[in-house]
Amino acid sequence: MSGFADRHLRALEQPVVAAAELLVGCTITHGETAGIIVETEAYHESEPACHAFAGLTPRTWPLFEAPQIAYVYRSYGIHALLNVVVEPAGVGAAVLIRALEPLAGIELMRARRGRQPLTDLCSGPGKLTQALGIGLDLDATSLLTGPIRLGPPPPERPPPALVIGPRIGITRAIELPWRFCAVGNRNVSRPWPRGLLAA
DNA sequence: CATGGGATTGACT
DNA sequence: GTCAATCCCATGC
Repeated sequence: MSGFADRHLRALEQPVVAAAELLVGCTITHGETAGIIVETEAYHESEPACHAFAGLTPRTWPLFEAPQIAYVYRSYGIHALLNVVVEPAGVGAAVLIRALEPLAGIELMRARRGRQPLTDLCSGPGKLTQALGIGLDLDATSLLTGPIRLGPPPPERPPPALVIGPRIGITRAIELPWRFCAVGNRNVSRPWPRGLLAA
């Protein structure tokens, strides 16, 4: 075993911030549809932006399970957001999957999204769950043996360089640089202005 | 039991 | 740039 073949498995064993970094480049598959993860964010029970900050509740209990399961919750009453639960059982932590590069089942994604442009199919946490057909019914299901599969990066697509920055759309703990994006990928939810990518 | 606030998106000015 | 849609649930009375 060499290279990044087991990158997705290693990610599940890491502290949440390292896991968020390692998951960029890995694949998510649901039915006929699949994509490469191009944007993630880390959430940990120790900081108030994380749902687990409130403790063990009927909504947050999957966050405290052992790694390798999904945490799917409803956002703004409308969208389903997909997270990868990590860290040992008893610790509430997860990686939010914020954007994918479409890889398979693109016509089905277009039908589900009601939009044609490739970069409008999975370029946001609510968009990608709609494109892949992931709903709240898949909350707490295994990402290794369940309907949603987390896989390694495709051999022809090694993991990309990352841009690191603050998380999006939150009001607390906004200072933490826990967002990881594939450099230059046009499927990220909020691209940077050109020039901000220097270095 | 009532209230309020989102880890968002799409439409519109 | 602004704003409504829409629902789960944490919080507080």
